[in-house]
Amino acid sequence: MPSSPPASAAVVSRKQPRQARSNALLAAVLEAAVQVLAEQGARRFTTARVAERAGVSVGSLYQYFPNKAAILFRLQHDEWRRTSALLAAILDEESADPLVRLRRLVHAFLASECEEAAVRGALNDAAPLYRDAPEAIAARQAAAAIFDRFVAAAAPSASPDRQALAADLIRTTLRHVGSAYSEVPRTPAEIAIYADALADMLCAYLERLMADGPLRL
Amino acid sequence: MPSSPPASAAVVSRKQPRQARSNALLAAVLEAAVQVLAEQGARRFTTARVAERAGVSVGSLYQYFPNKAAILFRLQHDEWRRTSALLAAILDEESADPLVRLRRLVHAFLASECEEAAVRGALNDAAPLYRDAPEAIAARQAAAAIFDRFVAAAAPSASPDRQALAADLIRTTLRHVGSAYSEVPRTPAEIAIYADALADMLCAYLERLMADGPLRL
Amino acid sequence: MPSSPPASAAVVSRKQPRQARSNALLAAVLEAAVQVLAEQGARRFTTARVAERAGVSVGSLYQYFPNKAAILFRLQHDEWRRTSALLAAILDEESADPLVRLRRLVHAFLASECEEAAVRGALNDAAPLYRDAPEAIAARQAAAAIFDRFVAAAAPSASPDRQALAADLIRTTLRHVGSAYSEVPRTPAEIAIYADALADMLCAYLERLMADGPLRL
Amino acid sequence: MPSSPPASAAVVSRKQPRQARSNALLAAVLEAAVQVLAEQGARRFTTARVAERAGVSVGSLYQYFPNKAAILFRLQHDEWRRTSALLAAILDEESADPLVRLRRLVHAFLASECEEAAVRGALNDAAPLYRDAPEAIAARQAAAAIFDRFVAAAAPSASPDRQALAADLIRTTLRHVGSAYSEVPRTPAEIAIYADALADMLCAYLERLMADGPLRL
DNA sequence: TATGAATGAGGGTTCATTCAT
DNA sequence: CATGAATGAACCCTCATTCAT
Repeated sequence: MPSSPPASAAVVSRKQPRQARSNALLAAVLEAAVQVLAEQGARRFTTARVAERAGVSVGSLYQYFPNKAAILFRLQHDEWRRTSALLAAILDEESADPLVRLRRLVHAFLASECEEAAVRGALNDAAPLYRDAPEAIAARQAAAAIFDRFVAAAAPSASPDRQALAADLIRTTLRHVGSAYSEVPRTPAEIAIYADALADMLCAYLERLMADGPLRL
Repeated sequence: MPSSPPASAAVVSRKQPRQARSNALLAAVLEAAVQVLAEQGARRFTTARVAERAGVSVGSLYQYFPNKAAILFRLQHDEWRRTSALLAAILDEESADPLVRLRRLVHAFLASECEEAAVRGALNDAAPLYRDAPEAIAARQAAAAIFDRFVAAAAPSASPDRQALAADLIRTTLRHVGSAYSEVPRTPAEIAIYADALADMLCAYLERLMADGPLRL
Repeated sequence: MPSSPPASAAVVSRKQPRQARSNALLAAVLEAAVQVLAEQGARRFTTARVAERAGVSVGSLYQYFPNKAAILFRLQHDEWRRTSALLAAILDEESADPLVRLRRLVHAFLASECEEAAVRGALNDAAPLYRDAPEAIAARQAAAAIFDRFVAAAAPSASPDRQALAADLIRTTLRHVGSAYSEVPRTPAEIAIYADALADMLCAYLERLMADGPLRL
Repeated sequence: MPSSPPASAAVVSRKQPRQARSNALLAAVLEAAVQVLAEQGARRFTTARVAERAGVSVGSLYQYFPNKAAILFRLQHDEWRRTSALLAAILDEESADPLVRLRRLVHAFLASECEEAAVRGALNDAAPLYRDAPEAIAARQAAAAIFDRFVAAAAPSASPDRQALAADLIRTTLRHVGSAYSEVPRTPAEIAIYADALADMLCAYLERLMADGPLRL
């Protein structure tokens, strides 16, 4: 019998479909979910609508996702995977100057945030549904590790505590300022200007950390 | 959340109660709303629940608020008023050094965000319901003006464009990083440490703006 | 009647059920709707009551009808279909004298109106809910066409304008006088007497139209 | 305690206000009721809205009308009084030929129906609320008497039964065809044409009654 | 006498989820 | 495996009427 989820229901996929058909179905559902989210918003994101758009029955949908939140989480998760790859690719490129890498990162990240802003916005609105799932927390920690590495390497003289704090702050700022910025449609030129300002801020902070490293705290 | 409001419904209060009784009722409703939000979260925030908690009938509730979103907006608005007062009090105090003022602000703001974090979080989750109301937009613009003034005074040599950009960035960062930070309960000591780091970042940025003002861009 | 529909909502069925079970459900809903309407009147005709009487959940009801008005419209529409068939069968029978046909029609129509008078009355009361739906308008036009044909054939010498006007008037009179007459229970004998009087009136009018056709207007 | 009326509640005014103030209030309420009905329709006709529009409290409104239906009934009643006066003035004018009087009546009646069509339509929609009140029935009987007199005088040779039947039919036709016709806005020219057709029909019927009077039935 | 705040049952509609087919 | 009809609790909101002030 129906009604809302018990708030802490599992949010992971029910199975790893090994067959081609299943994969196609899963892809169709995710694709449909993105479309529904982008076109109708979080409030009109319903399992029935997703299933219909995917050309699939609700029943099938529930074979691959234990509940509605799981679909949203999966979307977010894929999104995070792509973003993590982006972050790692730029921040781990040890041949370039850390400040240059950070600036590059900001530009790339902001541009990426502003693509598909509609879906991201709707995902944010739906965040309460999946935010506290253990998988979501794990995903955030993985992203955090990349920043930890980067800051530790860029400002080796700072204490580990300060490094961690700075990494957290930079990551948090990037994530939330980026998300807020992409709520409104932006042109590439606008994005570049804003990214430069944001990079200015983060670089100024990182430079200071590199400079006075061992002295303070 | 079924049965959505017509999306663009008014969100302002229905009447200005002139009688003591009415004021009491209104206060009871707002108080109840805060409690329901904090204890049950945005998804379980229903007009019926608020009315019951307030010891009032739904009908009465609807005499003071045209719809559910209006209650949330009112909560958020009161919140913004308090925060704006805080911002203005600190940033406009011209006798102190801008960097000192900014650092103070960060500390005060973060502390304030972490109080009643539960309500704030739930309000954020409910934001889609009131976010686009004209009153909400106006409130945000008022807050923006305070930062504009501060940055313009602190870095007068920067071009107006850069001033505006920096003000926006500082405000956005404060708001969203603060909001994200307060999602989890924090001790005053933790808050102070985080606030110092955030202030370091914002101050480093402001210093740079003060320094290279007229040259760049 | 609180919580009105958005005034221009669709009023057609949601799906054409292809399965036996679905047909049974739909029939049960319509049957229940008739009973609720007849026994409780238009004001107490609620989706919940219909669903309960049909032994079905409200949700199921809403799978077949997009809103309450659609149920009423469907009832009315079925009714119109039956009536149109009746009209066409009698009026199009070209072997009989037009005046005879018209008199027969009046008798048949009045008798039919007086059956299930309770439902018809309630449907009339509920008319504001579906009256302006495009489907309702189309149905009325279809009925109008039958009268147009009949009058044109019976009084070919009258100008097309007069023919159309007379057809409209005859149809309108039949419809509304019949509807008013059936508001109160009547015996077959009473009906026959009233039908004769009404037929006298309509026939007198039609005869005059046949007689002075091309001369006037 | 609230909720709908017990369906058979009294529908007459609570008192005959003898003071000027009361009369003014009553007039204001009725005037407001007309406006609300015309502007917002039957479904949005609420006591609160009427009171507000009248610049009066709901409480006061309920001092003069026992319930909502009573307001509507009063409106309808006033309407009927005006219409009855019109009918009597025309039909009782014994110097003119009955057929001429009847034709005049149709024109006058249709024109009057088409004025304030909005209010009349809304009143019709609201008819279930007051239709069965004893006062409403009495009012209809008074109107009926006028037609009875007219037909009896015009076709004295017809049997009393036929006279009564014809009077009823003419009155019913006039009333319901007129009401249906006025549902849509019409120009004076259109009204005149339709009135002529309707008068043709009624006169043809009356002439026949006058002619074959004593013979039939 | 006038007021209008308060009531709360009732209304229409949605949607996550299940399970017989 | 897939389907999609069925469920029904829950939601937001309205409004006729009362009664303390």
